[in-house]
Amino acid sequence: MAADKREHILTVAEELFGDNGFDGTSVRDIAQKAGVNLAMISYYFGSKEKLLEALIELRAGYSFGILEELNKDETLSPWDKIDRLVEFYVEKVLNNLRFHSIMYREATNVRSEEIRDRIINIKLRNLEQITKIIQDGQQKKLFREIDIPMTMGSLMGTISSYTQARPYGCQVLALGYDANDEAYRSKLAPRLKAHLKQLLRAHLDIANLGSPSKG
Amino acid sequence: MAADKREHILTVAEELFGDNGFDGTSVRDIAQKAGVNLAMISYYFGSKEKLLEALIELRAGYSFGILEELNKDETLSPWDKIDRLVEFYVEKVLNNLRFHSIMYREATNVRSEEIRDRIINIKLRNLEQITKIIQDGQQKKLFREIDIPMTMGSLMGTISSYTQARPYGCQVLALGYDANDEAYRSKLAPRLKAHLKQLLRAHLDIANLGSPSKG
DNA sequence: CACAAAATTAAACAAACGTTTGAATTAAAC
DNA sequence: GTTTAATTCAAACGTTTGTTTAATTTTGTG
Repeated sequence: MAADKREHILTVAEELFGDNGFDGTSVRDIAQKAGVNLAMISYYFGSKEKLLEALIELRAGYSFGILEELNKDETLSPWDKIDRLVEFYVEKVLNNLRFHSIMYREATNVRSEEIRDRIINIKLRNLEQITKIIQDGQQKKLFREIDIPMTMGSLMGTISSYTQARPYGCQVLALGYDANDEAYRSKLAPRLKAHLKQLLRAHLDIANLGSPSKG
Repeated sequence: MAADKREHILTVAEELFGDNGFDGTSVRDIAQKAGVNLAMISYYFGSKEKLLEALIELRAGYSFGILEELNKDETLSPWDKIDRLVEFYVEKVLNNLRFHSIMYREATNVRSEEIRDRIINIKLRNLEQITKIIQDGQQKKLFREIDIPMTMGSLMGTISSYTQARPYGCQVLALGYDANDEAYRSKLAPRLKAHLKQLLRAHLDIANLGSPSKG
């Protein structure tokens, strides 16, 4: 009973924080939308700040296991792994639009140094796994030398640029301004995947050395 | 006198909005840091919301002229234009870190539909100019077929991923956690430029057709 | 200097904020 | 069935919020 309600509050908070930001959401907003008494939020979480931390704790960090698994999988070629990587991140972000917004907008500003360090460490560990995947491709003479952390930024940044600037994204995708999550997701996901695979293939392929024919 | 003080308030507001968000900044914060009386903000701008709109009005939209100029320049090859594009955007964003944060975090949530539409239109017009540059390269058989809006997302998103997640960026760049703006900028700018030029060259080059040697 | 307009101020406003209280209700344990 | 603990509630707490007021000072003009 208690666990259900606790999680329900977190789900509602995720939606509101994602849409209106942490400072743009009041505890009363959350209580009303969740249909619980105002005092229950302090009762369960202690404070608004700790509610955010509980939310991050609940949602963050599950990607590491999957990346580690992908890294260790010896049945997949490095090229296959890059494709899987793209699919994994596009799906992950697009299926957690609100939470991703929170992480992107507020996580760095979270007052708790503990949470902030946790987020940085998660990102660094993910980067580590991806570094291994790419280095494996380089050792097998498939991938060329690239700036791996910047490439990781291109992967995540491309996705984020369309999840954060949604009204613009709707225009580009020829969707109505008020397209719902599902409509946006189903139009954006294949487009992002195709682009990112093409982009990373060209970027990584060892055949693509030397500068282009200057014309 | 009045114009000076008005602009000074806007500059201070930009800094605070950029660091703490719109909802995370009070008009009293702005007044205190700007050294002006609280009532002056209503006096000059009418409201906090209109102050944000005045800030966006002041800073946004100057990039269009530069892109148009770049587009029309016939002394530069399409490849040169791509390099210029990268340099332009990296410099522009890194020299306006706070304002870029505001645009990225809050602009889509601005209550004023007018401002929101203005921002979308600016982005669409910029996209139009860049589309022309790339199509020119395609007609000259230098560039291959790509998804231009998604590529634009990769360009802007890569930069944003390192301006928005700064503590993580400091780690990647081997900077202290508390690196100041200038230190961050001077380490990040050349790294971003080099990566994005390499990335876009590989992505655009017509020589890079076909899928990589699956291994 | 005199006068009107603009700029600045301290103080106050009502509303919204996060949080706490203490009593009332429900659930669990024996 | 009684007792104890966990949960829920309306109400209130003290701050902080954005904005306005009305008086005062400064500035520009004839």
